[in-house]
Amino acid sequence: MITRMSSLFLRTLREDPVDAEVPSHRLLVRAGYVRRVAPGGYSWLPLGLRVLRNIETVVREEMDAIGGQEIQFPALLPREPYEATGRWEAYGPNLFRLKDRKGADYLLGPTHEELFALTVKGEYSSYKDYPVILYQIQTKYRDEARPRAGILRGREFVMKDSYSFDLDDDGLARSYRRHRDAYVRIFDRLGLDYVVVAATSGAMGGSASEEFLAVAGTGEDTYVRSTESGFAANVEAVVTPAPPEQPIEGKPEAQVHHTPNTPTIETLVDFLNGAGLGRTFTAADTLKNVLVKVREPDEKDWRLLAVGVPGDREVDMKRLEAALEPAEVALLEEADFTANPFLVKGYIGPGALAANGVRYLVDPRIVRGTAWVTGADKADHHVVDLVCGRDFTPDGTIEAAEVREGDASPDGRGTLVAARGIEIGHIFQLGRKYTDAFEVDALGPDSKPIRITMGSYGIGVSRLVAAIAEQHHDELGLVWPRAVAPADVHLVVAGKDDTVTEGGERLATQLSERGVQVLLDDRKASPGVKFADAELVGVPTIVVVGRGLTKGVVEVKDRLSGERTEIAVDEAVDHLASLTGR
RNA sequence: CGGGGUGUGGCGCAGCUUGGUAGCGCAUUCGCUUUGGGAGCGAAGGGUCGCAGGUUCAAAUCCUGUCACCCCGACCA
Repeated sequence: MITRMSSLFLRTLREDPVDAEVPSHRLLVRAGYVRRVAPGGYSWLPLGLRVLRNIETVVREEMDAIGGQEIQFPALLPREPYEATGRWEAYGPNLFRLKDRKGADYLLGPTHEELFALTVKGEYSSYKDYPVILYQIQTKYRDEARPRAGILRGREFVMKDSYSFDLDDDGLARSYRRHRDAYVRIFDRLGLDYVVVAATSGAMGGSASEEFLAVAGTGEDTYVRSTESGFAANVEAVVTPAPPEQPIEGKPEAQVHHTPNTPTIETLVDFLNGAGLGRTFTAADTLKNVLVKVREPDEKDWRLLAVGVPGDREVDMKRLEAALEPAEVALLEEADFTANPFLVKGYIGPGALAANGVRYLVDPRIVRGTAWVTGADKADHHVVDLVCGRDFTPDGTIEAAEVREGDASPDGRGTLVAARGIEIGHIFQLGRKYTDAFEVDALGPDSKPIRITMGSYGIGVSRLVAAIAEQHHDELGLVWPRAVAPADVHLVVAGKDDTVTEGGERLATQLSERGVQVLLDDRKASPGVKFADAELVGVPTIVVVGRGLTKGVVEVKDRLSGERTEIAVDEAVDHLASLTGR
């Protein structure tokens, strides 16, 4: 196929769009792949749509290869199924809700677990029908609080979501494994540099879950990996290794000290070290108690929760929220302190919490037998040597403390380093949350019903266009991997005389006949403009037909390396066909 | 929702402090020249200055209100 730039619906921009920050956004707009039409909403112009379709093709091929069957649901969905699973409420303001003319509630699908579960229930009823994998490539809608970075995070996006239905946990594990393997093949074929990390399951519910993150400094997700082992996890999913418990016998008595003007950990540590207690304290010896309020999805009232972390660490709100999911979490306001006078700001200790029935969860490092400096529940007083298991007993542990580079890896091998990534895929072993809601059963060989277990697996297809662009570009423009490029070769006709234009046309035709997709720059523009556009557009192979033609050669330039080679015109077709794998 | 910023031809911006003819670059159209790195000369078209109200002889400019968008943080493919 030949695409002529003289008639292609494409306009490149010489300057960067002012509102684009990240490279993918800047270049996709500049190179004429996408245009913004609304906050978080982009139209796909011809070149962009080709890249999107190429990615879809890779995804389809690999999904079909694991036995997935493609179907498609509407994006416009009725309320009832989501009401049944509680997600009409649980999804919160991120759900696009609308009413039809009769006032009936609808939503624009953010993800389709309910519909898949209902559809399988409607069609299948015997154990002989299972397992089954269904998927769709569909436009999804989420009313993001703040769309950003172009198509990296929109309110409308294309997602591949697939769902596995199995009779038992082993089957689910197999389906999960097949998806995981398929995802590895997909992202490898797309030329991505990515990591697979342990993840939390978030709003979907369910247990085992891993995320695929494209490595990119502009990514929104922070993950850590071990310097020694293969361990990698989203910070939200890092499990803190607990130190061994210590004997309580022989620990000094807890003592309350008057500690004036010590509202912060830093001032407290300084004071203690100047108080002549015969030892030195660090922030890690203190126990910081942070108060938050928590509201369960189907409750109206907020409940207090105290979180205890070592004083040298901040509470990471993202980790805290992930740990309490699906409940909402908020910091206390002044009014909350007024309503609960036993909370002495800056001096909150386990004593008052226990006395007033406040749920108290602590970092896993706070184990039985460890001694802490913490608030004594009255202003300007702290207690030293408060021993866990003797002087206070938390209600449990929670992963809320920040994860830092240099922390020990949870698997005991090496320390953690942090990096950023773009979430491009997420796989879950959902279990029976949705099949329970809809009573999706198969009749077993003993005529008894078997509750089906589900897996859910997503790929951000449109986001992949941006993720690939983030990893494959340079200062001149985009540099697409061959599997997704909008054409196989970009043929620049550099010159206006008839031999050159005819030579370009002839080569384009011959290439096209060999199945090579050609983007032919047959415009009347000057060579400089054409070269610059070719580099911006990012087709991996650029062919220049120009002055060399009188010597019987054309120039073949590799977009990635910049390397140029002269090829005899007669051999150009064979050379390019093999180069592009056609 | 909190913080910061911007609304002026298709795109990028100046003009606003100190009210008085709406301007520049790119793009577009026509003519001539030019053709291996975003060409030159000449000519031309195109803007309710986000919206509403107010002040004034006169408002892009001053005042009030309002809307929208972008960027940074809290949410997620």
